[in-house]
Amino acid sequence: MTPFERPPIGMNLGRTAKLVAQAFDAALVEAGGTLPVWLTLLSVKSSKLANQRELAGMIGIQGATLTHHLNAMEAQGLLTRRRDPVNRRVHLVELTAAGEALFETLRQAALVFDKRLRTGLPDERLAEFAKVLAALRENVES
Amino acid sequence: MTPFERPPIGMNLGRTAKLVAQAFDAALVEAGGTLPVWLTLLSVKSSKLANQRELAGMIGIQGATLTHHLNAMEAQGLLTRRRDPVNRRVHLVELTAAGEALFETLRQAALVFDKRLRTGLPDERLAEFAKVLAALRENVES
DNA sequence: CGCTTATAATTAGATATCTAACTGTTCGAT
DNA sequence: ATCGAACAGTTAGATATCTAATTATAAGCG
Repeated sequence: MTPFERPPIGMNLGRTAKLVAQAFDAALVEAGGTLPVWLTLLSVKSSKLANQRELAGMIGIQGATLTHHLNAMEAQGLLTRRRDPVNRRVHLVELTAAGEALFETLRQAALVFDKRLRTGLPDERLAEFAKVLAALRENVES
Repeated sequence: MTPFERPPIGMNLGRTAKLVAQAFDAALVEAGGTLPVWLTLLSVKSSKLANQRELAGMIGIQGATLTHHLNAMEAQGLLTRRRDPVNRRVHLVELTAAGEALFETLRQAALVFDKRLRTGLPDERLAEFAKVLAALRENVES
C-alpha cells in the first residue's frame, strides 16, 4: 500500500480515527443516539445559551451542517430554538427534558467507550499521544 | 466542552484527523485530485490486478462506495474495468496512462504533505504515536 | 437618518459515505 | 447435473458533510 520510504502518518491517523469513530457511533446507537447527536447535545450543554455559530465551532462542523442536525433534533423534541431578543439574528438553543435525558444516557455510553479506548494505555502515554495530536494540528494550520 | 474527568481521547483523535484530512484534501485538490481519488489510485497501484473487494478493504471503505468512485474515475479516463476471464464475477481495475500520470503528481503532493506533517516530530515520537494508534484500533476491534 | 457592509442562520445543491436489496456468477453437495 | 448457498459487484436510498447563495437583522459611517 505504500510506495513511500516511510508509512505516511496521515493515512494511519485517518484510518484509525475512522475505525474509532465507527465503533463509538455504534455504541451511541445502541444507547439510542448517534455521534452527531451526541456532539450536538454536548456542545449545547457545555455552553449555556451559545448561538449556532459557536456550537458548530465547538463541534468542528459548518453552520449549515449544524442547522441540519438541529432541525432533526428539534423535530424529535430534543431541543428548542428561539430568537435572542437582544440580537434577533441569533438563535438560542436549549435542551428539552427529553434532550437532557438523552444527554445523560449518551454521556454514560461515552464514558464506557472512553474507558474501553484507554485499555492498556497509561496516562503518560496518552499525554504524549495528545501532544503529538496537537503538534499535527499545528503543522497543518500554517 | 467536557463534563468528564479527563478529556476524552476519541474526540481529540477525531477532531485532529478531520483537520489533517481536510488539509490533505486541499493539497490534493491543488494538485488536481481529491483524497478519495488519491486513495483509489494508490490502492490500484499498490496491488497489481486486485479486485474491488480487496481495493475497498485497502482503502477502508465499503464496496458500494468504491463503485461510486470507480464510476467517476472511469468516466474521467483515469482507469478501466474489465471482467476477469478466470472468474467473471470479479472486475479487474487498471490505470490508464492518464491515471498513472495523476498518480505520480498526487504522490509528489502526498510526499510534500507528509513532510509538512512530520515537522518538529522526531522518528521516535512518531513511532510511539503509531503504537498508540495501533493500540486504539485493538481496543476498538473487540 | 439612509445606505453599505457585516453577521447569523437557512436553503440549495454537491460529494462521500453507509446499509440493504438486487443481479449475475461460481461452487458444492447430494 | 441441478439446485441452493456463497460471492463480486451494482443499484437504491439514507445520512453527514461541505460550499455558495439567500434572507433577515444589526452596525457603522457620511
